Amino acid sequence: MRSKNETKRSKESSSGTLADVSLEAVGKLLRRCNKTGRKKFENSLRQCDSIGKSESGAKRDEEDVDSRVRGNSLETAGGSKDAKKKVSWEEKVDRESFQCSFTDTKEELDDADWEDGPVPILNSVGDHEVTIELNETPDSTRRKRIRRASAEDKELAELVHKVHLLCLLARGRLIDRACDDALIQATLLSLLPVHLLHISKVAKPTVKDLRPLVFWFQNNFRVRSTSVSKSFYSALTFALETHEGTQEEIAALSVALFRALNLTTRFVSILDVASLKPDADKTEYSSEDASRSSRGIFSTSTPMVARKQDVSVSLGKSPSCNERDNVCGTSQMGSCRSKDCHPTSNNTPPKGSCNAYEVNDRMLDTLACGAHHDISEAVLNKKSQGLKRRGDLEFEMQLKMALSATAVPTADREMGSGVNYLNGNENFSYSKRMKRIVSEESRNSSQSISTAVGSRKVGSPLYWAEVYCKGENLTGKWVHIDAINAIIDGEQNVEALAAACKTSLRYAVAFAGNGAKDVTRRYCLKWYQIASQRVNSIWWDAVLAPLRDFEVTATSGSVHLEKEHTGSSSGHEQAKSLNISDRAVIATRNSLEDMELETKALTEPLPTNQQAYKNHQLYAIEKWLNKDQVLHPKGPIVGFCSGHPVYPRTCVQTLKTRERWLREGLQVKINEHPVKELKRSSKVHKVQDPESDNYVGGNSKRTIELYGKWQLEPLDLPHAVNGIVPKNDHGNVEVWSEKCLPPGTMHLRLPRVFYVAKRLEIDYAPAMVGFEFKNGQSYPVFDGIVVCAEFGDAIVEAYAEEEERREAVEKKRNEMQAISRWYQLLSSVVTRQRLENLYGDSSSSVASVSTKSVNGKLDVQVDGSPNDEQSLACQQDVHENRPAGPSAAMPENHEHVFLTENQSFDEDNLVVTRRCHCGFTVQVEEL
DNA sequence: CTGACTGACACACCTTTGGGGGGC
DNA sequence: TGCCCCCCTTTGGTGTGTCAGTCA
Repeated sequence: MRSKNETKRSKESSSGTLADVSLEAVGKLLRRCNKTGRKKFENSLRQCDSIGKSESGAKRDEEDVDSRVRGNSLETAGGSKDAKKKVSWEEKVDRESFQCSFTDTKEELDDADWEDGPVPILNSVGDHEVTIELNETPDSTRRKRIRRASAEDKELAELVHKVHLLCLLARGRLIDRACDDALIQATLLSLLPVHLLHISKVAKPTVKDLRPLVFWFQNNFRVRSTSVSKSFYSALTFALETHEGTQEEIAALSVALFRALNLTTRFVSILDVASLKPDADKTEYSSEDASRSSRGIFSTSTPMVARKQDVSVSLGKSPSCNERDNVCGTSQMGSCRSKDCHPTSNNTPPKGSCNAYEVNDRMLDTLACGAHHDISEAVLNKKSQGLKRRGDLEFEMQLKMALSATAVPTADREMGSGVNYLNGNENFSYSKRMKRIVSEESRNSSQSISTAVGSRKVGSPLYWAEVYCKGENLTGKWVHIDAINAIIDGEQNVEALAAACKTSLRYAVAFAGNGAKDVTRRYCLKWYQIASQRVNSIWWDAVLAPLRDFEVTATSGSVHLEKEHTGSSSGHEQAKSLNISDRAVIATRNSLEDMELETKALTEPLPTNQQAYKNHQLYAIEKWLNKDQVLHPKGPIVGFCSGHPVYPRTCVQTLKTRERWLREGLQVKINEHPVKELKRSSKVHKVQDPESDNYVGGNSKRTIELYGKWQLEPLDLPHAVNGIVPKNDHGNVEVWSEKCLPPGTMHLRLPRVFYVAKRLEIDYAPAMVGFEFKNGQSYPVFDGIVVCAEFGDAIVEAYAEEEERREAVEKKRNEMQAISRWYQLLSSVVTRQRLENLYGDSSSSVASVSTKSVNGKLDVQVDGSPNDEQSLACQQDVHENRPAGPSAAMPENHEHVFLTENQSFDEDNLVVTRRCHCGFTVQVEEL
């Protein structure tokens, strides 16, 4: 259950890497999330308990509940029969309804109506275990309430989404930095055949130039299911050494190779973050193992930390249990280069190959490759016969779909174009591979491939490269290169492929030079589908803004590199030597890409379903407009959807009432009629017309009149004349903004300024700046005054004087108050001393000591600090505690003197004891 | 299977110009 | 006596977004 997974995660995340720190941070969030759920769960259980108690009297405490919630071993039998009953009851409940998924349990418990049906549980007799039948009845399904996500859930989901995004951004930068590593790049270059090195000298590389390189790469590097090291850099070097790595590592190697060849390259990653909507992920995986559902957000996406054990263990159970760790799915199917499949491959087997990963790889390769299709079929058949779980069936379909999505478009394009991309000495036959894939595809199709999308995110394209090909188009172009699957310039297929693998292409981010840029628009054809799944664009832009600068700088540096081909000079020197024309090129390149992405955004195809138009950024259907929206002008019609004309969103105008426009400093033109009239609510009727019996439909309006922007003109308020501020019916001025001020007046937002205006006998009006809604009523909120502009300076000047005077008075008052309080304090000190002398001492004789009330003068020094002694002379009745002997000798009007050397300080009680030589002591608490 | 439609639910927004009593 | 400040009490209707279910 949850706690076990958490423990496991915390154990794994002990290395302190960025990923681990991120994981931990997100873990906290999740714990907070689960805590909320747990509270409800506990409440539900308590309700449960109360039922149990009422019927059996079994005693349970909260710890019991906690122990159950934590999924620890169930409470063992107590000594009594009741206790035993309780255990069986719990076991049964655990089995029946609290199975596996904590969140599911919470849902069920929340939804259960505990009051309606008392569960006949604990009324059995004897030692027999009690069985609870929780059969679904038609009533229960009818009464089943759907728990909707609350605002808190949504906020939490958004928080998780943002944290996850930041983590993945950081991860992307980490990979990008590793791709710049000189050693890795040099190693890659050393592996590259000589004939492929020429590409670094091509001034304007094109897609055609890159093809041999990409296929050489794909032929020499294969995808493995899991990473072997926690450090990405070491994992990358290991992948380089073994020619095997995760999808992420292989993609990174391809980027490093392109960069080594002086190609301007970005590492692109789909940030497959946790959903912005609460419970969306849970729903998505509802059919999967419950253990997986509680694994946290990182399980749905790019693994931040390799989970070796998860893989090996999960594979034992099901070949599909680890979605992203077994990421080789499609990729390996697409590339399909296990040694069995490719005897001609020059892959070197990984060191220490006899391990879990090797087994995983082999299993998945076996599953994926046509050569072993029978085996996979047998495995799948066995599974479907044995378990018949929906998730397994879906996974089976998923594999097929992913395969088709990867293979077919590439095959079509490559075969259709008839380009022979291979050099003569390449012994790998791409067409053969494609044939095999296609043949497998046909076999699969015979098994009634359902288009139902599965629940597994296996094999989705998550990482690729973007190479800037100056030879493409006239101006150059960023070209998508998926070296893992040898897909070049296939940007239009990425979305479909990802969708087939249940990965939503919400964020595609390109990394370069330690920076990043959102390039989702390039790969997303249906923006309207993902727009609502993305985080607030203002926040996202703010996050990316500094990273974009880095990215621009990095890709601009490469411009110079391409131009000059000065391989010997360092990047830094090159950057320094950038001249103005280069910068122009850079600006053009960046702006061109921005334009390209913007154009894509503006040329989105029309959605085919009506609901998509509801919040579509570009198009609108009249039917789906809000009540305060109209089409103006009503045209042009850009298309039709289900018979409804589609208009550009720019035609949609928002209407407002006169009063609302007034707040924006606009007023409705004379003779303009309302565009739309809405019915007022009944409550407004009452407010406006409390004596409804007398209502004759006169001035009071039963409709809300709405006006459009085109019916407005700038506000024309009455001018201030002869120093008189024009006021409204309520005797004030509504100051919603500066535009609402009558001409010739000014707003003075100063506290108590009205007093000054009144004193100077200047006309003013309270400035009403808004309303406060309390007790079902709204009250105006005032802030400062509105006066004629000519009196502004005079008032401000007088106000300053007034404030000075007021502050002086205030200061004097404070001082007086301080003196008064000191007096009170010292009085109480003296009183306390007197009482202590009277009653405080332990010996009874003290009480009998004769005390003498004198009207003495007390000089008390109070230590603020040793150097700053404050003395106060207080006339005070003092009860002195005189020791029997010397006191008698003291004169009647003795004046106590407390010398510093005679005082002592009690550190525990912070009490200073001062002593007069006469024996009189006074205790003062240190403040 | 998809999309249109409907009902239910959660939540945000809108509403829009006090009055009495006590202290100073 | 007049002014100022605090406290009283704590809406509810409507629109919108979202989701699930049903039906064509």
